[in-house]
Amino acid sequence: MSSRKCTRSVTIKEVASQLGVSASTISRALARPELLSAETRERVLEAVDRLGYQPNLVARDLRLQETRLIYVVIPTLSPFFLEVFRGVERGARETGYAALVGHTGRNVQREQLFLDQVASHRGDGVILVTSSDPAALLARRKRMPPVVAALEEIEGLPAPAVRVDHRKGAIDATNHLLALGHKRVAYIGGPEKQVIAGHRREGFRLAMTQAGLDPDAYPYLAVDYSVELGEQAMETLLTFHPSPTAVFAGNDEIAIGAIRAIKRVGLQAGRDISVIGFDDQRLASLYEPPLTTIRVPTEELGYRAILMLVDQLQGKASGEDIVLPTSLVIRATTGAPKA
Amino acid sequence: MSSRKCTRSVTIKEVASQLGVSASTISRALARPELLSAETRERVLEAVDRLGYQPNLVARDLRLQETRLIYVVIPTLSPFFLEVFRGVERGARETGYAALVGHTGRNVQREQLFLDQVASHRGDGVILVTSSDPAALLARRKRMPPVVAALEEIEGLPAPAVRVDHRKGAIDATNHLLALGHKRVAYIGGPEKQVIAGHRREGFRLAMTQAGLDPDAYPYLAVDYSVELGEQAMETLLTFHPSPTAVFAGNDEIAIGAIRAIKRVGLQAGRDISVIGFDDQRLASLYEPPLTTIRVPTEELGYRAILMLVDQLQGKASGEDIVLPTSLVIRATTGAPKA
DNA sequence: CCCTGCTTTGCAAACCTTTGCAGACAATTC
DNA sequence: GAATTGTCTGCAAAGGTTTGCAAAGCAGGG
Repeated sequence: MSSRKCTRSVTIKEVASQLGVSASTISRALARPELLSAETRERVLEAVDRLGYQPNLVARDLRLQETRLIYVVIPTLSPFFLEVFRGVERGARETGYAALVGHTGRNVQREQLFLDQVASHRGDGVILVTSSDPAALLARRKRMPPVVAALEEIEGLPAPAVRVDHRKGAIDATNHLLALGHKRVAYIGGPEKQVIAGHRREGFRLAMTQAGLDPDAYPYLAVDYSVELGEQAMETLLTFHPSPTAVFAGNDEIAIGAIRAIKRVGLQAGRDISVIGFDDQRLASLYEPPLTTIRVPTEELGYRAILMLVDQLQGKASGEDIVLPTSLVIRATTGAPKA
Repeated sequence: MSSRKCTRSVTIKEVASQLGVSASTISRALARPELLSAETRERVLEAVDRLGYQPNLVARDLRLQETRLIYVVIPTLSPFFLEVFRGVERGARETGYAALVGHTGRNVQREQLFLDQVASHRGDGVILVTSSDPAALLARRKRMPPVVAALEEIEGLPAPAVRVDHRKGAIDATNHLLALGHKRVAYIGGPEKQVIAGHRREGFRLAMTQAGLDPDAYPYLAVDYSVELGEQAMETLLTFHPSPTAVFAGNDEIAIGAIRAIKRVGLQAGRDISVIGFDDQRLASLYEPPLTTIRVPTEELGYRAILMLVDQLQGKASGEDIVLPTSLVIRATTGAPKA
């Protein structure tokens, strides 16, 4: 197993002394080859190849004060955020950066950890996809690395955002249900403290009030974004008399949970009770029945976020937020209420 | 917007000169506080806090030749790999490392990119979750960073693996179908060149042959791991006469695609045609009907992988592969063939 | 033959830490 | 009072690059 052992990597000095030139020459052969005579260049490149020399990136980072590395910090490893990341990656490739994912599990300490990493120059910038606790993020922090918020602005954080108008999306969703003729509409929301969840709820309340309906006819159930919890919440709602004829769920996973609960009591989503989700995750179109939802342009969100971050890194930041449009995707889980 | 500007971060020297002590003292106050007198320690820590000093990690990495950072390289940002990553993260936390995700999209160049990053000391080690092209990975490479393979050993790579026995899992799956009485069984496989897909297919063929059945009664359809492609493959199989009474799919997503195709022609999975998947992804239990499948202990896989990697980094590598067991999870999509 | 300017290369500083070694000083012991 | 021990702090080197500046070598023009 001796081949398994990791040989110490060869340094620029070793290559240099092998050839009897200085380290600068090696460095230039790789970075600015046009500065060298054709002959030296040849010799150096040959030796580099032969010895398998790879510059020590840590040393280079230290010297150049730049890594061309972007951290993408996400709360959950869910398909939803992966879509966002896909967009980031595309933009990163185009601009010569590499992107790495940091996962926080909605834990502020871990969020801090990744910000620290970048503040300490292990990366050039951060794309922060929702913060669980913006206040805590800012509190103990003297120096802020370059940050762009994706999906939602982060309150109090002096960072530009690429986001969607969650409030408007929620209004559209609610209006869709109202237009179908529903009067008894309930909302199952995302985690109570989350900014996004807040905005979505606001939209719901606004649309209901505007239509002359009471947004608080049913209790406000705030659950985490999961199928299981959505299912439980819907069970609760079904115990009411009269029970709602339509439900607006804080995201697609909650919506699917709700549909499961509806199925379990022998009813059918879309016919007996309408359900609308949010995000248009992959799951939404795959599910049976396919879910009516509000589409969020996740991939685009990530793409625009990294472009904005790179602009900022290169000093041409506009500082303006970008707001992308959401759209209503009507599938099979919404319909007119039963007479 | 002046607050948005990124102030240059404060260095150890600046703190030192502020206090009229040497840089060493600052460094020690943070790393080995017991070496300092109580008074100096106090003063230093106060100043560190006041100035918001954070050590430059790049400089430290260079000095210590260690980052305590692990790269987890995965081919696809699918929920499946995220499960693996979850395990890695748990192990990382326990051992004082941090884990970052690198995503390759099955692109060998990007795989190289991340290996290079670690070979160049931006990370201490790599957990490689399947490689699309192991040969290419080794070809131009003089120095290999510490690597542990997860999910499947990587052919030719001198790295230990934490894996499952895909062949045995496939045998179990096939035998389950055979035990139910099926004779006309088809296999829809994963990407042709993938090692894992190969092993699973092998298992299928072995079990069929052992039962005296022809594994090639239906053509071998190799498709990428996606619902859409699984659906297409199943459509093809349904054109055969007689068509198969049971299908073993290379993974859960393909299986769900197959079920969709079955539904579309008015049949019911489990009653008319049996379908079994592989992996036991979250989707499998959530789907309607819930999917019979082979469970792969994904989270555990990641957990054991990082522990093994950390052992290796600390020089107590055993070099032995770890093989975790798979198990058959019977849900609703398999049953006896119709008379 | 000298001066100028160009090409090619090397020197050395800088990036920011950490740590072995040694020095300074105080306290203890004989 | 001298020697010894121990505690605390500073000096300087090392880690591997990149790059501004300067020097060397050479050609060409006067």
